[in-house]
Amino acid sequence: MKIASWNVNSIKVRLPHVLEWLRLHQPDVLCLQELKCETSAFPWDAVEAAGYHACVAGQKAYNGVALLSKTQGLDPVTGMGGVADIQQRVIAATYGTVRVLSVYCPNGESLTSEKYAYKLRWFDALQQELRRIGQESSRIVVAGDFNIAPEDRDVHDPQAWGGEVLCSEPERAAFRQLIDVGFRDSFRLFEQAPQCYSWWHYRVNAFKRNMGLRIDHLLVSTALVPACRASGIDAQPRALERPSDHAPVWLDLALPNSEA
DNA sequence: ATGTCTCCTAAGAGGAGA
Repeated sequence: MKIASWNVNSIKVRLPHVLEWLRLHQPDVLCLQELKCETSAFPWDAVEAAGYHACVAGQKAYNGVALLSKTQGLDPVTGMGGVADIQQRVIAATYGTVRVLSVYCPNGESLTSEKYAYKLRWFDALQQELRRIGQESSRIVVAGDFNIAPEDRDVHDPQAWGGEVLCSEPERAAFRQLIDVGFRDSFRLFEQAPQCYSWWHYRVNAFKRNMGLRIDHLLVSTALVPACRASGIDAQPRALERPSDHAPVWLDLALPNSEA
């Protein structure tokens, strides 16, 4: 069972890239973030023609998350239980025995911004949500754009980024608190090449110079760790014309998608 | 290096967000 995650920065603009990536890699589940379109404007027909079902939580202009899948997701839920948020940042559904969440965590803007305080509060809410879901299921994948580089080795220039938003210690502590609920960063379960990143700024030729951060992650609950077979980042789509600023990240689980 | 991309409003560019 292959699960992937990709912040597409507008599904309307990136639809050709997404369809091509589905065709090439045939993931069982693809978690999308930053759709930047209303649910009604989601390209349902094109996704269906590609052989995929979709659970979508969109909104006008910003945010928006989705789950594309070969089999229909069960028990879809939007948002975090009980927490009102007009920003569409979370959608969950069940595939086989695995509960999958697609999350678009707040960016934070800068350490002095009100958006940074919102980001930290939002991660508290996510932690509570994962504890709650963990009581219902032991097999969970949380996939998405976390907007946090967990460690210095996830940053091309740790000195330049030291203490900056996406790398600050309070954000890293929030990430570790998610891990402490009972998850692992699936990327780090396996040997990885150095300087693997999932996001590169559009400016300053950042991708060509590999000036990136690893801020997109697939967290797996501890019960799923033995099933993890491989993980990685596919930087190829970042080299296309009109790319998203993020690359897809993926995880291969030794589970048939049909397993009940 | 206030650089790049995508959205919005609103009828032009400029602001928000990343």
